[in-house]
Amino acid sequence: MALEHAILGFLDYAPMSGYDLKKTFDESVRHFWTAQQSQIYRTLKRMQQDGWVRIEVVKQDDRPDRKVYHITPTGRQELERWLAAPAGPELFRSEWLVKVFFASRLGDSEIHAMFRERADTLRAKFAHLQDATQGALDEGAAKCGEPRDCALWQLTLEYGIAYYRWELEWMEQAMERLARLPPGADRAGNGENAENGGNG
Amino acid sequence: MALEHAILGFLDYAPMSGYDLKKTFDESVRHFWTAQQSQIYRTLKRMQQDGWVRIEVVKQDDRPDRKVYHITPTGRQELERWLAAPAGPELFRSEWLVKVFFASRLGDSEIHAMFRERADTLRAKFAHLQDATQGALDEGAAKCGEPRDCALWQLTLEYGIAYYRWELEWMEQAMERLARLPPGADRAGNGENAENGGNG
DNA sequence: CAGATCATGTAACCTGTTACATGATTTC
DNA sequence: GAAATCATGTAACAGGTTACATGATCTG
Repeated sequence: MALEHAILGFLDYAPMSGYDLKKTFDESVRHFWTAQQSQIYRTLKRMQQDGWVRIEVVKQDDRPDRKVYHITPTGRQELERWLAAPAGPELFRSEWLVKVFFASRLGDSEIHAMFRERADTLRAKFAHLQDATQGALDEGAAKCGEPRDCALWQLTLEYGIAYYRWELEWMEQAMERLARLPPGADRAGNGENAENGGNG
Repeated sequence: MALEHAILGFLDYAPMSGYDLKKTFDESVRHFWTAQQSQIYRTLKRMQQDGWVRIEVVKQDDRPDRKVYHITPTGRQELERWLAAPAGPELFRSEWLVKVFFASRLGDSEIHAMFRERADTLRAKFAHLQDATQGALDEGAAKCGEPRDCALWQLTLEYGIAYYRWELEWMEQAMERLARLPPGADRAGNGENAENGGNG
């Protein structure tokens, strides 16, 4: 499981609260690893029990106290062990592709709409990555100033950017091919395909 | 949730047992939607309670009885409703990218090994998709013979193939860039980076 | 005065994974 | 004789999502 190790990685740069961690996740690795706030708190609890982190309570007068988590030597050791171990399989799940797979009973116009909607979503995510995430990484880089870190952060960001660029290109190609999609045979309860010539 | 709808989609082509469904998933949509055997049985149970499928028990002398699941009119209606609705967000999680993000404390040689290992994994998955999945889809196409279905199945397969092709290209580019990775500053407990020039 | 931000979490639920249980037949 | 295939599942656990709970300050 990578969540606890990603947390170790971030805490190794700087001690943080659970709240800070959530923001950090969303600003840096969101496009390949997400974490819910509740998940982060639950995991920090376990990590503290395992001795990977220790808590420093920082009192504040006006706001609720902060619990600042620090990585421990044991935690740092675990981070290094994990880094050197082979990575687990990646997870990809696309409801959109499942719909494309079973889309034959839809009419051509509906299928086209499906693709256009998907392209819009991709463009929005692409823009967010280029603007928000790039901005946040630049800020982080300016603060920490370690060129080796920056280069690797930038590499994972560019993976995302290149991915969306590729997928948008693929969408265009696919939509051209859709124009030559064979018409469907009649199915009970679906008059949608009549416009495409029917089966006859 | 797409699992129950993917099941509806498959049962709409032909009635099947839970065991058959698992094989069908693995041979066709595995690269964008996986399902465990136990998950399929659990979901079929719920779908039967909801009236989306009905069970036909087929007795066999030599082997255990088969439970063949048929889609019901209610199920077919639900399938159509789902198909026309907008798709939920896709899910992507890559432990490998998390490791790249935090890899700066590793030495250059270890980082290179990480990339080479990843490329090997990608090549293996790519080969499986081209051979096994393409073979299974061709068989399915030969059996059902609906060109509209085939064209869409093929499209989702080619998405996978194009994806791996893109990712392997990206890996090559990234490895070239890695050759110019800035050296790391010394960190406590890690002598690994000394070979790269240290922080003078 | 409403909504965002800061800051903590818990509870319930759903999904996904792994292991276990059974037992016959077919293949190496 | 061992392992794979056919065929059904259950149980326990891990991981991820959503909703709820609290309460201050800051911004529009």
